[in-house]
Amino acid sequence: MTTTPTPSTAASAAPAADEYLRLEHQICFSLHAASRAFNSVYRVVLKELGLTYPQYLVMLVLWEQGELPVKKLGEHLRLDSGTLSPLLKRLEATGLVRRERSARDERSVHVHLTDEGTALKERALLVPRRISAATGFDLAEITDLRARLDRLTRALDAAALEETPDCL
Amino acid sequence: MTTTPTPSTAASAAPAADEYLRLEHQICFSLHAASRAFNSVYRVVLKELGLTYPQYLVMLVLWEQGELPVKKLGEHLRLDSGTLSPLLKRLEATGLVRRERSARDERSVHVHLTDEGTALKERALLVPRRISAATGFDLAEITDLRARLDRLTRALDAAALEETPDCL
DNA sequence: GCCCATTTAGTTGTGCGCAATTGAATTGTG
DNA sequence: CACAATTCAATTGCGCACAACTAAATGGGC
Repeated sequence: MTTTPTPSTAASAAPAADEYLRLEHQICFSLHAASRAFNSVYRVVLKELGLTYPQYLVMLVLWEQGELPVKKLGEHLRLDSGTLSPLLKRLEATGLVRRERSARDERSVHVHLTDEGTALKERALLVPRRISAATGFDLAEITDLRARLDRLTRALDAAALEETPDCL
Repeated sequence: MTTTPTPSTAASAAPAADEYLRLEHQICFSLHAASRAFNSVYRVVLKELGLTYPQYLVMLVLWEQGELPVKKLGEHLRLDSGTLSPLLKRLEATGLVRRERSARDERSVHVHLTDEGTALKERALLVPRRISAATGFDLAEITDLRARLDRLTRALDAAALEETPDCL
């Protein structure tokens, strides 16, 4: 499979290539679909909290870590300021967080929870079981799936760094 | 679980709940991150073809199925006209597809490949191995992961239908 | 034949996600 | 101290995802 040099040439008799495209469709699409399905369930559940899914992720980090600068927040979530700035502005508008320029380093903006944001955690504590129930997966399956996805993410990230040059 | 009426009260001694929130963070975030990492690699690879990732998915369906109406396309990809209409308009602008109102039923619009769109398949045949290589997963692992994700998607879809009412 | 519910695309508005750019603050170096 | 490189947040622009809505065409019941 990895050693076949020229599967090209014959456009009339190359079922293997089409098969790859089909398989390809399956894997990339499966992940894409699962992500959106997850998102969809979260949307319903989080609506009661007045949060979108990415906003919920930000709140999770803040509940766990307390106050922290936008930069650190972005590292936790793998998001840049282009995504976080408007998102945080919306969270601030709803009164859940406050942003303040650091006095020590005026480049950085520290994000911290308001009383209202802290209080929201109590209601959020019920979210995990509802999501967990919706998946129909038990703890072991979730843990296993998570490990695979994390490994996949690491591999893809590593590949992305070397992918840019030539090939194809 | 469903019968515990008041888990509230003690905010001082509830480590289990925080643990759930932490676990929660892990699973939802893992999927989210994996999806974006995948997307990121596809973006690099597909750039040479002049396609975005969702546009690539549309082309995959067209290469496999041939001409079909927007509605059917949406069923294959689980996308609605709100997403597909502008996307198809862009694909048409780049000359890869053409949209034509059906004569039989003027409500529906049939999407079919141009010669250029058909020709692009040849170049796309190399995409799967590059992606596959980037994952570092072998065929068995990918197949297994895909099966789990599909099962997860089905469960989440089913849950979404019954989720709306009360709970919490 | 006529009305009404349904089907089908398209449009609008909101919110990510990310590349590219801007601008201010800081740090390092001479 | 001065100047260049770096860091950090914000902004702009584009495309996707989805809810809500509009508008046109179809088909069934009467």
